[in-house]
Amino acid sequence: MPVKDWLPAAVRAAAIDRKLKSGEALFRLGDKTAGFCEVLAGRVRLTRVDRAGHEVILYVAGPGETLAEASLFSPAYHCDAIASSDALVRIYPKSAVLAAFEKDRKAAQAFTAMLARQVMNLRTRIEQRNIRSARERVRHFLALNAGADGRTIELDGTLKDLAAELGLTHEALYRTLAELERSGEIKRGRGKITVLRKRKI
Amino acid sequence: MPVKDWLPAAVRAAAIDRKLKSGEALFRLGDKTAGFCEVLAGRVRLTRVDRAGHEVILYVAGPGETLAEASLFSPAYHCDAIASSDALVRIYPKSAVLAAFEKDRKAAQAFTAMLARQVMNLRTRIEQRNIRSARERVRHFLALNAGADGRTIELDGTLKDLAAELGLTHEALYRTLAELERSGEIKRGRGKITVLRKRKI
DNA sequence: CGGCGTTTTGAGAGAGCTCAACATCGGTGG
DNA sequence: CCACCGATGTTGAGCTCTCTCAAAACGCCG
Repeated sequence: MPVKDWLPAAVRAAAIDRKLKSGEALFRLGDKTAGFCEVLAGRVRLTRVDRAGHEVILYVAGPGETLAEASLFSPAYHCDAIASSDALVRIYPKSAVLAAFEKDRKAAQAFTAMLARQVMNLRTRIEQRNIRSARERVRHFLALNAGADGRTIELDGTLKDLAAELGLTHEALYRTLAELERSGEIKRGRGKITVLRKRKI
Repeated sequence: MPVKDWLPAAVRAAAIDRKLKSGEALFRLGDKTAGFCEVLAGRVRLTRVDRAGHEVILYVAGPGETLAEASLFSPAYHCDAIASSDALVRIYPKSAVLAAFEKDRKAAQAFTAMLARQVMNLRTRIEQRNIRSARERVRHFLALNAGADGRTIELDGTLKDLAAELGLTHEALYRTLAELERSGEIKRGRGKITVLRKRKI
């Protein structure tokens, strides 16, 4: 769900871009909240540091993903945000966002609806992670991401990216796809997968 | 995050309780949306059915959890909701909820803030599932759920429940906790765990 | 006491991870 | 045009780890 689709143009116009070197902090726990962010390039990790000084990872945001939406409703950040690689982020100032929501009820509702959809998607992804078997996990993904015809799945990124999204090593994913293709269950094309026939459990 | 904390009393007063037999549908894909639900007892699963007629599970909601928040912004449900056991659900009528949000800006904001926090929590849980090792996953949980002293973790349910939340079999969790205790890293008490010393990864 | 669910521990097997080598593709520069 | 390079894609072999199945101890409650 691209930011474009749910954030008013007025707010987007007020955005500030910021470049981060790998290891540089976007914000730290306790900092006054500036707004929420969209990662344009690179990776930014949200972390907390435990008593022993170890970093505990909460979330890793990649290109196109947003972070710190909850900061809109909090005076201070609740974790650290550190660039895991050189990164480019776009900051949507809290004041501009809240002002827009105050003025335009539709905009506020679009934001809420986006969050509700995101909750739904995240729950589904967790459900997917409950599936142990690589084959079943891939089938789950294929069933949920089939296009209009119910048989064709368009792949956006690389298979490596998909492996990460599925929580598998890329080797395991390659092997599983190869198996499914050998057994005649799927057919692979450039950037897409076609489901030919369904399994017998 | 109990419903009580973010839903106005006026809306809660308009709620309708409904009993479901195991296997009974709360709603079906395409049904006109009635509102969002809270599961009071039992389990309700959200599913879709793929081309081959197989049920694909999106989410399983247990007691205290809510579902179909996104239905507030959609004219029809996008999946099926089926009771996996005898269940009791509370339905918050869409009209009452939206009316309350329309009238009371604070209520709408509380709802949005709750969703933003939930997104945060779900992302963290997914991050946890990315950890393969049972030991590291348990450590991650302990680090994130430590109380004010940073060393004591209160356990709400049984260890079996915790195992399910962590995505481990209960045997694996028992063994891991036993190992951690043997090695002196943690100490277990009735319904709580105390972290004694940390380990270097 | 007897029954039920949780907690524990054991042994074994399977599945995915790790490490490693190699193929393939796309872009770059000589 | 071709050699080179890096990232993606692919396959192989071994191993660790968790899951599965099994059995028993423990705790709670009627």
